Amino acid sequence: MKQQNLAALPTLAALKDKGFRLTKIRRLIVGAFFSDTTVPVSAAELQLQLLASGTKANKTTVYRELEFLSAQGVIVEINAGDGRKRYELKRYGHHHHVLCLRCNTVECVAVENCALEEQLSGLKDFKVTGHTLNFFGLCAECR
Amino acid sequence: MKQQNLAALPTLAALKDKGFRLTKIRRLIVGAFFSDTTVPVSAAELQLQLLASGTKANKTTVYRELEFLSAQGVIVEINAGDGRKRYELKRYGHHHHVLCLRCNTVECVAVENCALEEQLSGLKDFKVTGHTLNFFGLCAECR
DNA sequence: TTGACAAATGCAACCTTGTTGCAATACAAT
DNA sequence: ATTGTATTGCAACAAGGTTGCATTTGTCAA
Repeated sequence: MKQQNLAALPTLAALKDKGFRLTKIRRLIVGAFFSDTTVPVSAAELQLQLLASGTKANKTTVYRELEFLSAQGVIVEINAGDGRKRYELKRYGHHHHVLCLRCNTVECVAVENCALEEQLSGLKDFKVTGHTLNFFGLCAECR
Repeated sequence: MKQQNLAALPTLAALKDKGFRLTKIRRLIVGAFFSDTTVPVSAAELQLQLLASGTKANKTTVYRELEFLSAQGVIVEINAGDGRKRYELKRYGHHHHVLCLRCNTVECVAVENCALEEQLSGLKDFKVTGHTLNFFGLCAECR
């Protein structure tokens, strides 16, 4: 999150075209998601990243900005199974997550031939619209 | 949770053998898990069930009992993706869960040929020890 | 039966994650 | 530079869960 990542600019321009403002915090947050696209981040972590880069942001603002960017389809909310929401840049490839039980970091993983919703059985009249698949274990540092 | 379910007795006897006490609340909670083995239950729901059957239990007690029964391997904690923990009787068949996005009820489902952990890719040095797979959508009443 | 010890309980206070109302601030179009 | 409104900060709140500590209650042994 050092400097403005160029890849974030089209996204920012699109937001501006829709009539939203490009505030310092919004630029930094969008930039953060673009500069590290591989690790889902929580609200608290994001707030700390902002602070580390010299910008103080109220937690309410961070929560609202994450909600806003989700609503705009820039990021998506994921739930890794510990009790806190995380967000990552929205992208097209279907993937899942691994949570380290010791340090609580989250990584993205792919599952070959993932066609889970077609393989359900025992469901009476439940209309399934999506799924989350979380693996857990120990990361390289913690194992 | 009407009356003491006989199927719960071996479990209770085993706990007693290990030196734990068979208190009223413990009997009722174990009995509740045995009398409805199909729906994962949250701490608050369990507390309400106890109240409905005439026993007031402090929420701390309920939380501690759930923790205790988990540690003893009687029940397992599941995380259906809404922000609250649920518990169900530990059993051997591998299965997963479906969460209704409107009423937040949870059901159990089976997935045919579930061999997810063998199909992971993109993981560098992560030791995977388990997974949770949650489907979400709308239940029969809410759809 | 009765003591006595430790397990279990209740209470109040606290923690974390996240949300809401409202007044103050700051983009950006003019 | 002015102005309208999107955005922000603050304080207070809310749900789910945890902790310390004093009290109660199973259980076992005398």
